[in-house]
Amino acid sequence: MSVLGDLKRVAGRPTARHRGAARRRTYLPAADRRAQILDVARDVFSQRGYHAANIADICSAARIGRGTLYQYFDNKRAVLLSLMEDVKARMRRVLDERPQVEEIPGAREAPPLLIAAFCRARVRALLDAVFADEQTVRLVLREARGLDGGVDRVLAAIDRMVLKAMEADLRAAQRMGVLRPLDARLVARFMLGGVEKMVLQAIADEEPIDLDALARTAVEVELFGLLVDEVRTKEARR
Amino acid sequence: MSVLGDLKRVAGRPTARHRGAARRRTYLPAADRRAQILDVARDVFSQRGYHAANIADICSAARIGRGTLYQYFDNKRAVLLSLMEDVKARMRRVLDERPQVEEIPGAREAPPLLIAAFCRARVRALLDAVFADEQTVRLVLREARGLDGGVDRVLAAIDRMVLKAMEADLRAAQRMGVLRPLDARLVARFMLGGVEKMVLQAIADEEPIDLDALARTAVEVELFGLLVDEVRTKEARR
DNA sequence: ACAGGAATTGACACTGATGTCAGTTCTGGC
DNA sequence: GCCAGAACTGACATCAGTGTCAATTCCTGT
Repeated sequence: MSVLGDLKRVAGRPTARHRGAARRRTYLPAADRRAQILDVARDVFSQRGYHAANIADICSAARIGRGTLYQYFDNKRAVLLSLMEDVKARMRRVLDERPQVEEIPGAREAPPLLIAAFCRARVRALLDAVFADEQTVRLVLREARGLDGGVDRVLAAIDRMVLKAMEADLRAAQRMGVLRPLDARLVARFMLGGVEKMVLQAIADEEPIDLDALARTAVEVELFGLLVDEVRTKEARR
Repeated sequence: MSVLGDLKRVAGRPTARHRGAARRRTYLPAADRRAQILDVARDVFSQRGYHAANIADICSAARIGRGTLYQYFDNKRAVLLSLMEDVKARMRRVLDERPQVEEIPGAREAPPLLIAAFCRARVRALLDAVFADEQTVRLVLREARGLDGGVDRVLAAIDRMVLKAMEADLRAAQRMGVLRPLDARLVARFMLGGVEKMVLQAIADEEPIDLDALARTAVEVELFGLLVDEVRTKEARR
């Protein structure tokens, strides 16, 4: 059996030397090929979904043999992981570059509308960073949960990173007496989850995504709440 | 080949008639067996995760042969689907039984604190319904996204069901002049996503879940916003 | 006690995807 | 023009999980 197998193997390998009309090979420097594969994989994943897509899909879309992909990535997970690391890096950059809460122009004398504008801008910055690569976002938000190995962990790391930043901002604003002293950790989660769901549901319902309306509504609720002013002041609060 | 296969098949089937110490069969009426399988599957899924768990895992945990499971379910997806349909039914019941917004005692003369209490109760009711079967919740929230076939659709259906109810409530309250006329659809998504994330992150970080604190914080933000009152009234809004 | 039906089983065949690798083709430097 | 090595390839072996089914065991009614 093994002998037979070996014989067939040695004999039969590259028989199809001069096949008619087979695709011609193309050669790329390693770095370029790697980048190309990532590009294509992004498309394939976001179209068919990570689970449904397999290595062969990516390779045929990239017009390369399956063996080629394995030269650059260990397996499908590694490809996804690489995509997600990019997202993470982009998020980190946005978070690192964000203006500190303490530097808000009028500090604690600022009128509410100015504060709202500041918050809107911040939410927009994050959303823009995320949507710079919309396909990966869809992927990440929709189905990259509950996967084996590192994928889950990178996802969780991104979440924690963003939450930590939001929490810090909230606490800073609380110290400045601008925001009420609610549990910053819970509130951060609430806010992030809210925005996430707005995006997600729009994607699910295949609506166009109006990032502006989204940021506006979120900030409006977060800062001012839903109650109309008359009802709100009907009786002393706190 | 096929002849040989058939021979081996006929000859070799139930050879191990009297094996030593093999597990004894147990017999159950169909309905009971089905229920038992669902019970066990719930555990297995929520422990190993849906992706990682396979049919064999469920069967060995249920102490039945793999063939048995196939008498009751077509495949792994069908098992999960059945679990999720249960969740959906439970959610529907809670939503259908919820008191209408119009019936809130003092109607639009109610003071804000009463309204807040009403909202908290509503959020708690939903959360309680969900957490009546915590294991499935974890499963659903964590990784049942982006699966093939009907799973995705049931998930989406649950989401849409809850969102629709929340949206209706919001609009009713807006008509009564209690809540500000923000985009009800967006706000509903924001609120649901916020609560979802609070739960999810707590699960991810393996914190104990304080449903009360969670509902309280969420409602506080939703209704009254984060701004402290002095800042809020610093300059006329709208 | 026996027949017939219900419940259970695990060996088998199958499938689809995976990762490997010997061999082929190109490219760039000399 | 030629060589070294980089890039590419697809046939192969393998594997894990799936679904099937003939055979077995139990249960129930007569």
